[in-house]
Amino acid sequence: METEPAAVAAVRQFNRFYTQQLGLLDKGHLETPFSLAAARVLYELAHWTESHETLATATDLVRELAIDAGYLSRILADFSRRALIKRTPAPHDARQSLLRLTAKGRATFADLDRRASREIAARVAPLSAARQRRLLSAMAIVRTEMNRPAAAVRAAVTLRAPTFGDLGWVLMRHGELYAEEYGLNATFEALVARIIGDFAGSHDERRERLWIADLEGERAGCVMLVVHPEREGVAKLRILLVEPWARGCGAGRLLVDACTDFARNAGYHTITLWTHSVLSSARRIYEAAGYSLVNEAAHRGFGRELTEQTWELRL
Amino acid sequence: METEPAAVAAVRQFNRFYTQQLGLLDKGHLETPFSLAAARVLYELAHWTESHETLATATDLVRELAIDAGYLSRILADFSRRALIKRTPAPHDARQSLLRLTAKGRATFADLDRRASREIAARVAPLSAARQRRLLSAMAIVRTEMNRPAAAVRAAVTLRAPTFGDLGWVLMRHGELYAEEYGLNATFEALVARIIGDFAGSHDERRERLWIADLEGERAGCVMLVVHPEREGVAKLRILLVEPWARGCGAGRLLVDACTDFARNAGYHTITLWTHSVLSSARRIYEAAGYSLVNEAAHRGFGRELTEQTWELRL
DNA sequence: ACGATTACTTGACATTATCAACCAACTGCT
DNA sequence: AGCAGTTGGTTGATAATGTCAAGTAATCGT
Repeated sequence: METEPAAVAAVRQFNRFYTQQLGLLDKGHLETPFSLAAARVLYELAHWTESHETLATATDLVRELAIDAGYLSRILADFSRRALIKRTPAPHDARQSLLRLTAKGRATFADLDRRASREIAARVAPLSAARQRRLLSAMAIVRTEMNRPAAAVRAAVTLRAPTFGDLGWVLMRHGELYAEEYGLNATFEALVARIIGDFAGSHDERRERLWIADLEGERAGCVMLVVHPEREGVAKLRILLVEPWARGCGAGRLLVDACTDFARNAGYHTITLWTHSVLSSARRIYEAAGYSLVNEAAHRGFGRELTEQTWELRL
Repeated sequence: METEPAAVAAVRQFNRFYTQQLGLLDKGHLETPFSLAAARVLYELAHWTESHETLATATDLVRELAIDAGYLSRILADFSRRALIKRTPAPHDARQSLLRLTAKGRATFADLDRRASREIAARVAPLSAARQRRLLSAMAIVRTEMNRPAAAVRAAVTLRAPTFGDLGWVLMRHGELYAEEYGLNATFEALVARIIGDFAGSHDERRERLWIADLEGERAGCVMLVVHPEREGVAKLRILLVEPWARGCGAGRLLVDACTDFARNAGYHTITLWTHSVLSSARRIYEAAGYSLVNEAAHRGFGRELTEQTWELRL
């Protein structure tokens, strides 16, 4: 994948910015007798059992915090001296000790935690609730994208019925994406707007549906199945879209299959769809789902020369 | 403003996450003879003239980087010894020196910079272009929201004509926002969908318009002005919306005024609008823009009991 | 049983950062 | 001009933080 130098610069700028933010916040640590490393160790100990069955050992912490073993040893010795932790010999390995916060340790952490929260709260409080939400969802995106691979995400796509805002989202992303990727003009967006408007106005839930693909709470794609206006027993698959960032997760396949299943149960004998040859990724999905190309022709519209295609699936 | 404890927790979690990210990246610094502080100083010196007319002084750097003056003094002495910077006495104040990178200093920084970029590039490269964009826009949001007050933003709202995706955005945000804030159901969204669909289908650009309010590149609100279907010379103001996070920036006022100006020039003699009493922030905008309430009645629709209102402005 | 590995500790040390004292230069005021 | 007070910068002393390598005891693998 090509990386924009501008993107790298922007990420670095963000890193500098956030370093500074964190630096300002860490002022808080200075009022406590804990170094940043010590505070992280304390945090880890306080939260260890939430995500692990066993108690933490020193090695666990070294691995988790990427901290020097010797340094950690001293930190733990200090904690021990101050009676914040208690070390009990590990049952199966006399070299290790299991680390457990004492009541005093928990209280100390709780205090530290409260200070940190107050600091953040003061920072976040001036923002309206809406801005807070905006901030949090942006942070969630940064985390998922910075967090190494997109591979683990693979299985997480689910389909759901549309809810508030989804109709608009479908229209928005069609408008943006087709302009950007294929250079289609506003007449395409207007077409989608009409489709959306018609669907919103009225549709028979037993015969017509819109699905939204959801990937970890974010809209990742959509498809609509509606009655063919002229052909009896035929359904039309329309406005299939998968977000570029969500491609390769099987969302397209899932959406098209949902249409097939639903159409079969609703008593249709055929699904037909109209598309353009430039949409090559969609083509692969249709082929994989068993559709066959029944017609192809030149089509002038949406601001450029296109080849329109009709695909059909017999159920 | 009420702060959600959950929001605080989420921000702190993000901070921990990003600390770790930055920690991993800073591994890069270990291969160079610069501490993080030294690297920041070097960066600041290399970029100083971009944003300032004069050369940097030590005090400037102390202020900018929130670093101890003594510590900085040593860092600069070290730089000087290694011939990375040259100090020239400040013309107007013999205590200060003006700091300037030497050619060697610039080369050293360029090398450091290249290393850092390579590191980030390696991190960002696995992401598709679309995911990179997603990441960058999320980072931009985090920055604007974390960056102290929203006050400086005040003047930055501008209006523009809709472009790709804007119609969908208008629909999406109406659907989401009115459900969330006022509990309106999907019939409201369907109404907006029809309005959008009609507008997209065809409209006379000389008499009908849609404006998008833009706040630093983000959609912050919208309004539409269309011909009244029954009353000659009357325009209808519709789907006025200001993002909650952008409220108080004058976007609403700007949008309504744009309608007034445009309507006047287009030869309308009256603007009318239909709204509901629950939308109290909109009410203030209409009042301020000179509209007067001409009719009020109970209205059953959108899934709850409402009081509908008609407002008019004579031009 | 025994060399290799692992878990942890310790000593020695380097680096990084902070604090306070200090000086020289400048500013504002009488 | 003279002086108090401030600013810009430096320096010494020292604390805090982090790193490296050697060392010990327990455990593992064969």
